Amino acid sequence: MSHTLGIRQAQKQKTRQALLDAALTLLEEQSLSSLGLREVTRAVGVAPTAFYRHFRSTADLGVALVEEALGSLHPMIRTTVSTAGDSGERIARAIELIARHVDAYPAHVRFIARERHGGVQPVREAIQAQLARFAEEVKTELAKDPESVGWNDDDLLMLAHLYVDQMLITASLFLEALEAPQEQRERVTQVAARQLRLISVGRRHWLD
Amino acid sequence: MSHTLGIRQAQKQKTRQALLDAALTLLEEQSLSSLGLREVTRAVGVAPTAFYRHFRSTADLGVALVEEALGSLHPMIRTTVSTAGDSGERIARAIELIARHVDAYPAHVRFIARERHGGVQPVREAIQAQLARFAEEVKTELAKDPESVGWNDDDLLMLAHLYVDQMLITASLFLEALEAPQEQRERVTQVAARQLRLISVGRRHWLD
DNA sequence: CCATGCAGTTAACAACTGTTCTCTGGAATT
DNA sequence: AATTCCAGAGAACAGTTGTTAACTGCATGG
Repeated sequence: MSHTLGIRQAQKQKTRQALLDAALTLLEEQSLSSLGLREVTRAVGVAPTAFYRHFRSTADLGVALVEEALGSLHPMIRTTVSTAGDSGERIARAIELIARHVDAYPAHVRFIARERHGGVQPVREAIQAQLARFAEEVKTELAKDPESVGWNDDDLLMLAHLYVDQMLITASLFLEALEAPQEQRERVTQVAARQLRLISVGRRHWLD
Repeated sequence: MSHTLGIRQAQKQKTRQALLDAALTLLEEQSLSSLGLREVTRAVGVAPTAFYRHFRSTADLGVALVEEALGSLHPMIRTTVSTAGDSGERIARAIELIARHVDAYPAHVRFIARERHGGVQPVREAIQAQLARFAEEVKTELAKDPESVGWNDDDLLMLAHLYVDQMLITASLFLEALEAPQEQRERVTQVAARQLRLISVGRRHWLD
């Protein structure tokens, strides 16, 4: 199925990925709107002008980073929401999954949290679009749940948004606790669990 | 009580405020980490070197902006949480208050949302500190509520954080809808109201 | 096998940055 | 009235930025 790329295109994608990786590293300590194209090419070890072969601007690169950071996350979210088990187990599993993801891709998570409200419009819009997709997907998974009988579409969507936002908040807290002692990480876990539990209690009694 | 400042100190504070105002305007379309000190002084019409008379760096100015944006907000929050009335009324009033605040100080709100996870550490820390204060204050107000009997401190604090985060999310949504048609603003209002309602339902049945 | 295409290079540009040092005019202090 | 103080100005610094143009070498398709 996958057509093997020629030597040429392979090299190109390799430098492109190197640019993305270098940018992501640089963005751990600054915002996209202050990221210079020369800074990125210097980190890769390539001429400044080579940048233009891959991206029109750093904003363009930012949009590509959004795709890289969130694009592959959709299946994971779907399965997380729709896993079976009682409420407590599901909450624990979801939080565990977020914690693992932050551990595995801290720079990606930081980038999304930072640029969601950041100074570069196209990137903001790309993130909003992906998060809206997440909310829609969570909503369709929630709809399948027996607890959702009697719920109208608007309420399901608002609950989905609540979950998505809560997910991001939790991820951001784990990020801050990345280099902190294990104790603080567990505090984050427990607070997040209780917040999700409160939301699920509200959900259970919504139709009273 | 208030000692009238000399001509000298008055002029100084005036330029200082002009710098803060100019910076806030410039920050509507970029992040703090890309804000140049020359950019700010140029906008005010003052020599670049004058900047150093007031701030050590743009990061320092950012911290001052956090104080300006959030420092005066504490009394407002306290009274909002502790106002009487049934749950529905209180929710409506809180959201109305957020909407008015975003209308009155959009640049401040944008700045906080943007720099909360932004690329400048001291500013991030200043914001986190203020938000932690908010959470503590909300917690003590919640504790006075008759609905909170039987709640332990940890649970009250996690609920307070939930409210504070929800407040920021709502403010950010109003911000995006600032120049949008009235219809979208009302959608934001309704979604926010339902989310707060779900949380308060969860709160009511928490001890089951 | 040869001509084309194109990723990456080199060099140069005007404009911009933060920071230093020196200076000045007028308010504040004595 | 004489002196000190200090917010802001001015000029200069080395270094940075994005963008342009013309180039080189090598993989590619005819």
